[in-house]
Formats: sequence, structure tokens, C-alpha cells
Amino acid sequence: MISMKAIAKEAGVSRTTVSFVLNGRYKDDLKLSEPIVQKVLETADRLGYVRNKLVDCVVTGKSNVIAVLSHFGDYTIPTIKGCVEAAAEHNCIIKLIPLEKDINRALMHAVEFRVAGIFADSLQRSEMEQINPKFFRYGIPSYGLTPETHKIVFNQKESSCRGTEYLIRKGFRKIVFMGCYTEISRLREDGYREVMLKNGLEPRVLCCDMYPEEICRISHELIDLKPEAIQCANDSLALILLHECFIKNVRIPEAFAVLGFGNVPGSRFSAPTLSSVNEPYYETGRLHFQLIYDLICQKTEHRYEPLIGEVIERESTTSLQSINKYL
Amino acid sequence: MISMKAIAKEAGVSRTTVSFVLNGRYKDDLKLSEPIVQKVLETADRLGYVRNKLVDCVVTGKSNVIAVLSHFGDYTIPTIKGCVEAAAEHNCIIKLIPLEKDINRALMHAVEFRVAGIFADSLQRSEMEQINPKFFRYGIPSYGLTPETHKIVFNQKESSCRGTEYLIRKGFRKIVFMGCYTEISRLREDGYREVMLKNGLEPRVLCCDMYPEEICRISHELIDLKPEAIQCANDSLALILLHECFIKNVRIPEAFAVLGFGNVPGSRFSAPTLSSVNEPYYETGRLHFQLIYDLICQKTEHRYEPLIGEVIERESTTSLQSINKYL
DNA sequence: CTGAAAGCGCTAACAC
DNA sequence: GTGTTAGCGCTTTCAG
Repeated sequence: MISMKAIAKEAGVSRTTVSFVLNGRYKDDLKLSEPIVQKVLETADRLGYVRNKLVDCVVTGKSNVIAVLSHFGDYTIPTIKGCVEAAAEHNCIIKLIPLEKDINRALMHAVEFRVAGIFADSLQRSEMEQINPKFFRYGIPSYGLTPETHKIVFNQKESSCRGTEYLIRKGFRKIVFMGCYTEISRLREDGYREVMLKNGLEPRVLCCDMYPEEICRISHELIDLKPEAIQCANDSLALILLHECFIKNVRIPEAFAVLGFGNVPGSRFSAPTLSSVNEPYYETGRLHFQLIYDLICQKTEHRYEPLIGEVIERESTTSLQSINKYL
Repeated sequence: MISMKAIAKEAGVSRTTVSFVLNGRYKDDLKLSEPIVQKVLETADRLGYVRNKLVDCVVTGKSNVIAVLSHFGDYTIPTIKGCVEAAAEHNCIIKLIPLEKDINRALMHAVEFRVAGIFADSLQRSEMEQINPKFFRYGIPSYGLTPETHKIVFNQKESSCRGTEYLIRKGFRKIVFMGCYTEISRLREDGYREVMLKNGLEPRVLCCDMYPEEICRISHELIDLKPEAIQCANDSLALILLHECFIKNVRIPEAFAVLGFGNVPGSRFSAPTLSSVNEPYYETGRLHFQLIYDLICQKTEHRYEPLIGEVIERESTTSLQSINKYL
């Protein structure tokens, strides 16, 4: 990989000159003769010079790199995509650090390479508690490493409210919530309860572990309950529920409506296609980057609204058969 | 961020000493007194010293970073996951570079930061042709930037053969291939044709554009054909086909079997669940990293077998209703 | 044990 | 226009 020194030698000028030409400084600070400038430029091009940006990082003590820590779950990609693309717009790049091992190793890695910020995608609570408190004294801007910064960009509860409100608006009254034992499920359940009570309806919740057998079992219980609608804490629950209905010849949405949460790719392809509260992963990723970037730039006055999901209406809550059902 | 110099000052020793202690060189090369060693270690810890690895990159002229260029499609995540995790095992990390813009900008970025290797995930042919040939003279190890290195790790045709063979073994004879107009679809079609002919069966292929309306139209044509089985070029085709059957009350697999390709997450949740030729994205990602890593390490003798997919059997090709159908 | 020197690639200030 | 010096953070060698 050729350096400025090499260009200087090849072109028969000093490194100082090369530096000035290549940085465009010959316009204001110094006036270099046109032939010299051309010669340097030509030589640099011919030799295939590419600036070593690592050096800038060393000199300034900081990089333009944001570390993203992730488990790479199935639905992680839109989040990362949002983060990466927003970063690119600000000339930042993303370094991926897998989390399967020790989270402190991952964090250390980030510090060693002097990253400008850190974004953790969907950390478990237990992992957060595992973080060595010493890490935080480096003052690296981060999101997702603590419970407070974790849930800040997407409002689970409020989004879930939208789902319940939607079902009520559709005319359903006997609405049951199908949940599981995770913190997120509980937040979504809270939204459901709140809206039900506000409308004088009695909330009813069935929870299960996230294992296929368990979900099937609970599905059957739910079917026997003969509800008008079932609001699910996530799409996996909803999709398995739909499938069990299919097997038992329970027609959806005729028997009852089913609403998911997450709007995962598979929800476009189930039978019937699944209505779902959209979790805007992509926008979430963008917002996370934006928040970190504002911290990096010391813009403390940044105002933002937590994101709220909207219902994506498909067949499972209405019989509409639009040509765009797969979109 | 504190440096060795700061530690030296604080501990009242020379930087040389600090360097030797921190690199563990005091064991063999020099013998430093225990109290000095302890003092340096303690000071480093107290001040929260973390080595600046960017400097190593500058000095050695190379980093341990692999650049991954990607569009971040829906099914990209397992590939990236495989790549990242394999990289982590070799102390390499992954930088993500989005591709929406100019691919040459992305490549330039990689060179500027002196990445050790480049892996492009699912480049379009047209993007490959857009690459400035000058790039290649930097000799950065890469995979996926040229047609030759692109298809090398996963054998599309052979995997498709497995699918057709599976259907034939199941007793189906009138097997139709549902394809689209992409290069990959064509490779999979080739496998199908080969196996059909080898078994004295007549291949029959219907292709369409990848638009929902088109896929629905072709689905109806296929249903009218009354085949015994339909092998699809990808899961999106298969899932929409299944859904159209559902709507038209054509029972699958009773009316005919449906086999997908790709084994996407949604295939576990369709009704019926979709049998599909598994494309091992995760392993593909790992293998891509391994190939790049071998290039970096100059291990030219590396032998590897292109990956081949296997049929994941679910309900759409058999009526089995195992408890594990959602796995 | 320490200090000095050279080197990685580059910037910036200075005198000539 | 050039050469020198200093500095970013660190390694390595070598004389004291």
C-alpha cells in the first residue's frame, strides 16, 4: 500500500508538498504551481494512492465507528440495516460484535478500537447486569446497555394500546390477550389491559412459555374460550395459533379475529395472512444511531418522540382480500 | 483516554518499562523487579488503561477487520451471523458497509481503513460490473465481488437436485417447476431438469416475475395443471402458492405436494407448514469468512466442499403432524 | 532499569 | 516551494 512518502519520491517533490496537494490546501494556504500540483495528482493516481484513515483515528484519538453488539436474532436485520444506513449518511460505519461470548469482552474490544459509540441490540436484562461497571467511566456514548436506554426508542405499551383500540374499533368486545413470560410481553399486556378497562371491558389474559408444545396447548384453550378476538404478544404466538386453527378447521377471521405483534416476514404468508402491530425495527435502528450520534456531537438538546407501532391490517382481522395482501 | 505515557508519569517509571510490563515481556527478555511490575499493573488498572489497537493497525499496515458489503435483505442475517461468529473465533471483526449507494464508494472505504478482507453478500451481477477494475490491484482478499467467487460456496444446482430427488423418492411423477427470471432460479431449474430427465420424467417449467399479482396468476395456472408435486425456485413463490391454494380450498398436500427452497422463517408458519430445501445461510457465511481468512493467512492449500442444501420435511409434502412441526 | 532513536503514516507550524 | 521539528500511541533495539 503506497504512502505519501512514496508519491513524493516518485514525483520528485517533498512530502510536505504532497500532503498539501492531496488535502487541497494549496488553494488557500499555499500557492503551488499548477504543474507541480498536476504531477502530484497524476502520480498519486497512477500509483493508486489511498489515504490511510486509521492514522487520522490514531492522531485525533477517535474513530467514526459505531460498535453494534447483537445476538443476530431472526428479526435483527432491519434494526441493523436502519442503524447502518443512518450511520452511512453521517460518514460513520458500523462494526459488528457478536454477543455469544462474554459481553465484557465485546465491550473491551470496542474500547480498544476507540469506537465513537456503542449500540446494543436487544440485550437480555441478565446481560446488562453482567456488565463491568468500570466500562461506563470511559464515557462512550451508548444505547441499549442499560434498562433505561433500552426501551427508550420504541414504546411497547403504547403500541399495544393501538392494537387493542383497533380491535375495539372493529367491534370486538370479548378480546383475550395471549402472552408469554417476557418483559416485553408484559409491557404489551399492560397496554391491552389499560385500553380494555378504559372501554369498560374485562381483560382476560392467557400466558405460556415460548415452546411449540406449550403454545399449541394454550391455543386450544383459547379456541375453547370462544373469544371474538385474540391479541397476541408476538407474531410467533399468533402464527402458531393460526396454524392450530387451520388444523382444527376453525376458520379465521370468521370464528374470531387474530392480531399479532411484530409484523415479521412470515405474517405475510400465513393462512390467513396475519394482521399485526408493526414494530418499526428499521426506524428504531435509525433512531438509535441518531441518539448516539447526537451524544457524540454533544447535541444535548435533541428532542425525539419514542416510536409507536401501527396495525398492519391483513386477513386475520378482516376478510378483505386485496391484491396487495402479500405486501 | 489514558496512554502508556500517562501511566509512566503516574507510576514514576519510564514508558519503556510500562510497555514491557504491559506486554508481558518482563518474563523472558527483561527481568523487572516484582514491585515495579506490580506498581505498573496497579496504576494501569486504576487509571483504566486500555490499549489502543488502532495503533497496531497503523504500524503493521493491516487491520483485523473484514468488511461485509450488503443490501441487508430479509434473509441476510444468518449469513452475516455466520460470518461474524466465525470471524470472532479468529479475533477478527466485521465492519458493515451498506450498498445502497455507489459500490465503489463502499470499496474505497474499505481500502481507506486497510481492511484485511472483503465479503460481499449477494451482489447483483450489474453491481459487480460496476466495480472499478483498479480496485483489484490492491490485492485485498475478497469473496462475492466477482461472478466466479460468488457462487462458489453454495451449490444451487446440486441442492435443487436433492429437492427433486426427494420428491421422486416420495413417489411423485408429475412434478412441475415453478420458477422466476433470476440467475439463481435458473440454476435451481437446471438441477430439477437434470434429475427429471435422469429418471425418465418430463420436466415442465412455469416462470413468472416476482410480483404478487404475477405469482398469483401463475399459481392458478399451476393448480389447473393438476400436478402431483410442485417444486418452487424459492420460498416466496411457494408460500404464495400455498396461500392461493388455501383460498381456493385446494388441500395441500392432498391435492399435490409443494416444495420450497430457502427454508425461510415463514415456512415454519404457513398452512400447511412448508417443506423446503434448506439453504444453509449461516454455514455459508462461516465458509465465506474461512475462505477469506485462508487467503489472508496465505493458506492456499485450503480444501473445501461447496455446501449443499437438504430437504427440511414439513407438512406440504407429507401429512405428518409431528409435535416439532414449528421447529 | 532508563533514555534515546527509529519507525508506522500523516498533520501542522516554522524557518528558509 | 522544501526541510525540519514535533506530535499521535506504541514497539523495538541498543547503549548506559
